[in-house]
Amino acid sequence: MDRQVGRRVDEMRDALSALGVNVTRRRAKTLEALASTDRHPSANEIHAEVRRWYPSTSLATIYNTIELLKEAGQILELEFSGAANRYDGRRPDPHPHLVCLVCEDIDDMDDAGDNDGGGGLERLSRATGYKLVSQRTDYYGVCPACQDADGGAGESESARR
Amino acid sequence: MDRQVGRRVDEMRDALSALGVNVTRRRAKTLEALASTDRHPSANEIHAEVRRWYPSTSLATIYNTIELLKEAGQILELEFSGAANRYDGRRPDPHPHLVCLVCEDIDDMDDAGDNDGGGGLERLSRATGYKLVSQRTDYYGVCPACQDADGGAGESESARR
DNA sequence: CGGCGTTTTTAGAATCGTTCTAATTCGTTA
DNA sequence: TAACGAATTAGAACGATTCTAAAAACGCCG
Repeated sequence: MDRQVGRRVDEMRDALSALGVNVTRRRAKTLEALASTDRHPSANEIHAEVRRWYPSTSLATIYNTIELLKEAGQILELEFSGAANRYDGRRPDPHPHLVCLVCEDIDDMDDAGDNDGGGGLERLSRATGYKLVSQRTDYYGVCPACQDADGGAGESESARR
Repeated sequence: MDRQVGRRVDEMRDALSALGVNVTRRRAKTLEALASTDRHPSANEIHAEVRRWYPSTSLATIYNTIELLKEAGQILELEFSGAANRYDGRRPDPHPHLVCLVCEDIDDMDDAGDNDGGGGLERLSRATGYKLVSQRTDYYGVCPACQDADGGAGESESARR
């Protein structure tokens, strides 16, 4: 577990402790699974990872931990209706994503500055009358890898939406 | 059915015809239900509306029509995982929305210019390597009405997310 | 009008991600 | 070790959406 990941896990751990819940071994592994990838895993994928260490872990425990992380503001949930939700445990603040419609990979989009992170919501709250607390921006398309695979023999399966 | 609505229904109707499908009476009512509100109805709500005229209409027919409209590029689908998807039949091009976390109302956000409508996707495609085709921007918060109701006796039910 | 192939519609089953429930296990503290 | 609260489990329940097979409606041609 590299330095970056360790630091992020500690942040999450502290935030959970502040909530008054125990950071059990399963929960710690869940944090680690979240902090150590930029693939924006689904609950199932996190489950699979945690199971490698604690095989009896139930999916409900993963959802439970995700819920706690949401309460602690330590995870970003990307909702989809036709497919599983995806999670970003590295950058819990709203930021734009690139979603591949073919392979369903999700990339963070490097945004110049923080795409509305702070001041924007305040300003828009005044402008709209809403009391805004969060934001979501996604871009949908075909990722470079799937563009390359395209037309070739070995097209990938998966994906609709 | 006022002028605006009629025109929009005709657009949708033409787009469906161009697809080679018949615009049956149920489908026409579905178009009308979509064109005549800015409330971003769910499939269920559209169903309820169409049923007022054709009581035997099944929910599957609504989804079927929505699917055709998607193929025709004539409807904007807002996906949610913990709640029903919502539809915008008035402005099928991507544009930002304001989502109330309390009452689940959705408002169009008037954006100065078209929030990335055309050139933006092209530019971002070049910048990211993705072949981008669509985009989504939502803002989450509490709408003015729910702010007013807040603290008073008559708080509304509903809503999580 | 009558028949015929195609399209649309229907009711209900199936699917799948997520949430709930009740029972069990775990960890601590006494 | 006993007892308590927190965490976890397996499986049921839920809800939105999709699928399926059968029935109905439609369009067209004679």
